[in-house]
Amino acid sequence: MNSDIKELLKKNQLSVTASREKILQLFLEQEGALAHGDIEKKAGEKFDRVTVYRTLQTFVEKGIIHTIPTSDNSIRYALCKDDCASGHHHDHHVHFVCNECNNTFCLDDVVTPNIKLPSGYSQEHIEVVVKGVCKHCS
Amino acid sequence: MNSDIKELLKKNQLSVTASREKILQLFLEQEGALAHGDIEKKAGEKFDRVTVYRTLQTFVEKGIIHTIPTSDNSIRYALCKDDCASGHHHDHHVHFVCNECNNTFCLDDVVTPNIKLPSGYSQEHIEVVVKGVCKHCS
DNA sequence: AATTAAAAGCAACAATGTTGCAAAAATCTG
DNA sequence: CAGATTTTTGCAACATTGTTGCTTTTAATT
Repeated sequence: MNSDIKELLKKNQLSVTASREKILQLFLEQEGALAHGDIEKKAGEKFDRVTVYRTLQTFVEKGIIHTIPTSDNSIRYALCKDDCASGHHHDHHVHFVCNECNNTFCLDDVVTPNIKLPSGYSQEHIEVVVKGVCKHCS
Repeated sequence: MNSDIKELLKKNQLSVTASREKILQLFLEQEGALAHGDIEKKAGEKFDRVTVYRTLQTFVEKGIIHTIPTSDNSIRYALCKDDCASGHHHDHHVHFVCNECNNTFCLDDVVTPNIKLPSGYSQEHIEVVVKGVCKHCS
């Protein structure tokens, strides 16, 4: 499974480094999404803050992770499914934020609905975030 | 129209102060949504940063404005329609972010769709943010 | 106009995010 | 595998953003 991580990095033309392995591992062993702060904490004192910022940025660019918008100024990141090509991220699934445990989950099976926009507006991407109580907390 | 602003403040049991009037006015004369930074800039050097923070917080609590989630750590705020009671904000409309002018708009006529969640999940609130090109830029 | 209650401003601080550069590590090549 | 090259990391310094306590000022109340 450690080799899975290496493979994933190589597949994206990224050199295999300790910090990238560690951060990817955090995402893999975590069901929900992670904010930058979570990653710093979970990674312990091992990595510089700057490294975490740059690693997340790189992962987003490569389409390994994607961002989830929030209303509290703490962007969440979650693993992308394999069909995300470099630069061209397309997650058509709904995100769920639990008001109890405050975790964010990707509901991979729930597809974002079609929205009929007023004339003049063109749609390129759609984000749906549902808030409520998750299955673990209910 | 200046008295409209005063009325709105009084209706929400808020004392009428220069900063609240000014910030409310900014929202009224602006079609799109505003981030905290926008407000600081537009208000000039007139108000302390802390005052802006506290005013926005108060307005959200009173249901005068609502937040719009973003993926860039800069929450946007927009005026609520009159049916938002104190504490109980319910905007069932879709938000639109333009990739050209980078403005955020409330599409008041576009209602958020129903989402069928997996069993175990309960829905309390739903946010839909569409990205694309707005009518002014297309 | 005086009293009371609320808000603004200030200062100091904490947290978060950014940039340039030198050191270290990973990849490449013979 | 060892050396050259490229990439990434860590550090330092800084910029921006957000928070808290307290005093002064302003608005509402009587």
